[in-house]
Amino acid sequence: MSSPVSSSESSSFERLHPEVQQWVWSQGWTSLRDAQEWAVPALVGADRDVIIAASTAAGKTEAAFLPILTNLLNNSEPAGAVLYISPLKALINDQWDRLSRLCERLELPVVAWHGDVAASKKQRFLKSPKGILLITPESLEALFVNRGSSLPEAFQNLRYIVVDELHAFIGSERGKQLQSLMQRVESVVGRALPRVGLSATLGEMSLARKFLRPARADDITVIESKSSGQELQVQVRGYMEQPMQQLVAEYLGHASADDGADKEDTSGTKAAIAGHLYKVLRGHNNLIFPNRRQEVEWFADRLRSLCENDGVPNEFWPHHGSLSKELRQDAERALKAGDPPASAVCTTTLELGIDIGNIRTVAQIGCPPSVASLRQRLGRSGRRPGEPAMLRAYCRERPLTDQSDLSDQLREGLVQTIAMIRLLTTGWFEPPRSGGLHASTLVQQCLSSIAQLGGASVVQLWGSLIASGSFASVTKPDFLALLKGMGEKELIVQDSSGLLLPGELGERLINHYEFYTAFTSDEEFRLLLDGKSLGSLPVSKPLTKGQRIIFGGRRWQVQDVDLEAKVIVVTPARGGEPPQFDGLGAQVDDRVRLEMRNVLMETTSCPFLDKHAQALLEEARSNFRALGLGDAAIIGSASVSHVATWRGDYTNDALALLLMHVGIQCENTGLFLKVAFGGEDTLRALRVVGQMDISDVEPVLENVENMIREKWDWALPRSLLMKTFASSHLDLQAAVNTARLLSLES
DNA sequence: GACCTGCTGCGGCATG
Repeated sequence: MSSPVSSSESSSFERLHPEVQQWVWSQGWTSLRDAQEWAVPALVGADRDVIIAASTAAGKTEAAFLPILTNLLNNSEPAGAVLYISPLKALINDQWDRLSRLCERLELPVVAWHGDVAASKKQRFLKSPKGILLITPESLEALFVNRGSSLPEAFQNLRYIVVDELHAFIGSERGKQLQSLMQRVESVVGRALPRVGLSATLGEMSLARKFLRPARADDITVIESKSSGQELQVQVRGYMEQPMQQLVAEYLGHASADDGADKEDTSGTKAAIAGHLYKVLRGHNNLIFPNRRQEVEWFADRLRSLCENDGVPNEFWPHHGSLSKELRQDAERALKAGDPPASAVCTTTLELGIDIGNIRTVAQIGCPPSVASLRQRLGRSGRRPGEPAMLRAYCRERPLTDQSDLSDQLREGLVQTIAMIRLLTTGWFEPPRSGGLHASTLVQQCLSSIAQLGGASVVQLWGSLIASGSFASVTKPDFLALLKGMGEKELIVQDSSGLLLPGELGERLINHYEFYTAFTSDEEFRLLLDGKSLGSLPVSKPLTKGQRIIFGGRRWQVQDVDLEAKVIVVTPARGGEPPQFDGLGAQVDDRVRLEMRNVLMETTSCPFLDKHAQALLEEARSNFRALGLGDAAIIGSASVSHVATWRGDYTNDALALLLMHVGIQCENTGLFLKVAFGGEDTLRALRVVGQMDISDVEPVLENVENMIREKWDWALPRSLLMKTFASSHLDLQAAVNTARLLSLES
């Protein structure tokens, strides 16, 4: 038999099990891809941890599973099993299809296990725990809680743990949960299991290593596929909103903030953008990202009616997290089929790995949330060889008045978009914030471990959760304070022998299915003005009394924060017009802000802008010079100053807190710190902050009212809450360094 | 005023 893949060319192919080789032949593959080639020697012996980083089209799944299945077939007594963990149910369903076809002839079962899978199918794996188990972190958590005593049997023949879309876990409380679960699986089987991470988007490999195996990150074998060097075509288009007076008039017409965003104020510009999308996108498969669900709905509706008006079949489908599964699947099916042409108007739901076919253009309306996200979105486009990835970005700006905010004067949205695209083309994207403590998830893991084992001692919990490396930065006093706090809140009780058991509240929470997720939806605060509700607001910035916030297109001052009732009492604040650009609520990285300064300082034109965008950029640059921002970091009057740090939000948020700590009223508005003092006082305060010792976060965070972010934060002792908050949301050291630099330069 | 992800066990009833 002559084979398309010959053993003389590939020693890796030769090492695959004959049945696996048969499958490769049956696919008609002429060779193994580079990642697949390298993965065989790394994985076939099941003796080390491996990260496979390769673009979506490079066959990562096969790279991992061809050698893994070879190992299972070569050593079939006792029959081995693989634990595959995925962040998405949809991805599990996709992979189940692929792996089932691969495993058909190998007589290895492939079992999908997530919330939509029937209990009877799950039983199949428990009765005969072999083959591949595809599972979510939450379902794995549920196994620990509900079947703790049967896990040693179910897991005893595990040979590998595979984590798909590794990047999606790094830096979040869900990622912490996953790390802890992997550790607990190994603890159940009594030995380390090879961990295999798969991803397309891993920037700094050291972070991915540290995530996959915190205690032995340096021993991990990394397989990085050569990038395709794909061509990128970009156009940024600028659009001008209607004059400001109309907005003000309309605002006064209806003061309630939560009914407003889609009135006539911006729809003229939006209609122009929709018209352009319709013209250039129809006839192909595309993805359109307007950043917000509400906007997704608006554009999907507008594009559909444009089709109807022209008497042509609709090609535009909405897709976001609030839509039913059925509606989302309609959009996914239309994209996958690709004929007739179909485009999705979507949120981040279509960023991750599920297979949606070949995409021609990615349209970004408004600023992308991050370079990493933009990169992920573009990874969906131009995936056929020789086809470029195409990005069309649409930026809206407002006419300037003498009341305009600095953000508008500097065309923040446009400039940030340009900066992000430039960084993207250099290959840079934001590293995940992997240093978060996520003490919230430690509370969950304590309760889960207690449920799994039917009670656990303090020493046991310390060993399996903290000494094991999952929550390595938690100190002994912190851990004891955490357990004490959990006792006070009736989450746990201690019996006479010292064993920790679920308390009354703990029992109730553990036995509800909500327990299995480590994350929760954003806490929303209601804004009250004179006892009347202005609407509700998910609060992502640290909040102190007296601080100013923007809501519903107006400025407010915080008078009181009630954490229990989730209410913020406000009064109107004076000041100019609030800016157009709201930064999406995403945290901007230091590097992006520095690049924004570069964009503003340069004088050469930018090749990928249309003429309107180019004119807006020229305007921003001339305002930048007129404001003196080329030379000075602090501008303003005797009573108000603006500090341009050109740093990201983790740094700026921290610097704002430090300035307030030394008595300077201050807020982080994104591009600037707005300070309620003149330049001289501000400079003096920066000098003080530049000399601060921030090794103890407690004094600095003393007055922050809203540090509760993650699911179990409410159960933490205040000192640990401060540490966990600072670790995930602030860059205090960078703030001190920035203050020192600014005070030296000025 | 970003966005997204995920979820058990068991009783009761109908059906083959």
